[in-house]
Amino acid sequence: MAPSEPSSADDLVAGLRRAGLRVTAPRRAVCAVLASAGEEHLTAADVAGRTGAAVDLSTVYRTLDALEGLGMVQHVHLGHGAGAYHVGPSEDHHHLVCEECGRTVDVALETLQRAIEGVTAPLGFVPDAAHFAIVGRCAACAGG
Amino acid sequence: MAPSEPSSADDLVAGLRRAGLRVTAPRRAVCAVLASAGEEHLTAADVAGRTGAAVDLSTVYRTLDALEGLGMVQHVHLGHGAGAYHVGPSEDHHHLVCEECGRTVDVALETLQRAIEGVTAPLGFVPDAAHFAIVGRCAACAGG
DNA sequence: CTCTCTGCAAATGCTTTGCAAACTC
DNA sequence: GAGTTTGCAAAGCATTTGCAGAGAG
Repeated sequence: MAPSEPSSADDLVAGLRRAGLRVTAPRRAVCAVLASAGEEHLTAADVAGRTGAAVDLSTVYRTLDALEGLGMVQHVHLGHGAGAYHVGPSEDHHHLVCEECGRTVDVALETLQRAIEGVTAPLGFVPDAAHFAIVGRCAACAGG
Repeated sequence: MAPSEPSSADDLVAGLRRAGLRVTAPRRAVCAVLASAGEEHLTAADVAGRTGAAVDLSTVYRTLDALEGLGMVQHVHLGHGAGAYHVGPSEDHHHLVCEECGRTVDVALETLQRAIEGVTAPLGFVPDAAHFAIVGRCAACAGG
């Protein structure tokens, strides 16, 4: 399946507008940064930085929060550092986070999803795929 | 299935001693709390609280860190809140953490393990089972 | 007695919040 | 013009660290 294209800046902006939220310069900037980052994981500070420091960090958090509420952005907490945000609808892809280099790889996978549900369903547990990360060591750090 | 018994307070203390670390009253207290919590996930503050506030938070962190270094305690970061610590060696069981009530259920599962490896192996990624948690909503919170 | 550990307090890093001014619709 | 947003600054958590005194071996 062709993974649905990550939302473009315009899509994000349109989403804000559709939700009745106002489209302001700072929000446009944040949307542009997110869209250009693709699937890359950015911290709030990264986003703020890429807007050319034109947007206050608190505003970035508020905007990210709004977008997340619309389901157009996801955020995860990996290890100790700051939370990571990235565009994308609630797709079925999971994050593999390297404990050593901190790099993140994501995999779109049904098998895993099905296996997880096979475990959680009997327990009545509803897994949140978006918030799901597998920690370990990536090829580079593990292999040597 | 009888999951291998979590370490007892004595085991933890013995571990410290074996590592050449000193066995002090605060450390004993932390070990006792961890042992009595079983597989429950505790934040550093929880641990401090259960010692009867007899142990300073910074000391709790230092002790937890020491025990983690010995591989007798694991810690994970779930969602936004504080990190969660719990006793236990690197077993092959995973944690289902409820975002709403914070309760944790653990499942010892091969299917899941195999599915995960099926995904990560091709990428050369080495998953760390102990650090692995599935976030979602438990039956009580999801079902209503 | 020597060296580690503890408690206190201050510092740090990430995120949130109060509020008046700026801006969107 | 009405009501949402912004930026600034300060507050709020979780966690770490410096240091002198207390305690373990």
